[in-house]
Amino acid sequence: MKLISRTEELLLLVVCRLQADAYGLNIRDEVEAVSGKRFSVGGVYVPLDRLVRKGMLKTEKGAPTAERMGRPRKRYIITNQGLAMLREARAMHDAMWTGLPEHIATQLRLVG
Amino acid sequence: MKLISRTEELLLLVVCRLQADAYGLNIRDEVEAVSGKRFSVGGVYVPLDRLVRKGMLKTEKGAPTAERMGRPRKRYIITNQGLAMLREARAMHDAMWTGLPEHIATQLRLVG
DNA sequence: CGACTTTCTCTACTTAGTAGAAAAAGCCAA
DNA sequence: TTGGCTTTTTCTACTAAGTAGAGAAAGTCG
Repeated sequence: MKLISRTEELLLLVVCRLQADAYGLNIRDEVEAVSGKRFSVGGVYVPLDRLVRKGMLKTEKGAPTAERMGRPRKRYIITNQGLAMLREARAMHDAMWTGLPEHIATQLRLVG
Repeated sequence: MKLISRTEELLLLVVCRLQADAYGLNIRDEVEAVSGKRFSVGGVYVPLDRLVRKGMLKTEKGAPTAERMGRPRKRYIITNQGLAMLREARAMHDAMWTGLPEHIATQLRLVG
């Protein structure tokens, strides 16, 4: 069994979350908003493109109707394989976290 | 924000789970039982010792009373810092997975 | 002591994560 | 149409993490 990395899981979820707005720099900002994790400007594209190479994401050119300055955006879209991988990651998480000894579970309870 | 890797999270949780039996090869087997992930014989020790270096785990010599053959065991024990890191990992996971668009959430629902 | 058992250490290799500089691709003004 | 400004992506060199397997260590038992 090969597990997806946490960075990859996070990116996949953020792409889902942003839907039509899921392009590089926006993903970078949303990742930070959701998790506090920061990427450098170009830094997001490395794992993002790895996910494309692995078939978890696909890309499409940004909407041509946009009247914006600057280089056109590249939109990332999750594939069925990506969704499947997320389901698997979640199942793994659940398996890891269930059945812990009671006194440990107590200590792990989230404190407000 | 620096996120713990999934491998490290898994190992930390398995150490918790095994309590007094948390030594290398046993951890390796339990990891496989819980997650399906396989390490090579010596393979577990690399991330395990990294966790020690980072202060998330500590070790102690296996119980001296044991009447077993072979090299003595090295028991791994989670530290308070390790527990804190697990709480953080869990909080991050929850943040990542909440607030997804409804149609995505539907597709991510675990199927039996 | 020597053979056997069990567990750990070492290390070379592959893959993933990170940062920042530079290139691309568009708009707008002159 | 050229040059400058803006926005976004690409490139690449570096550090950290994951993986496999051979071999060393430290015991027991005859």
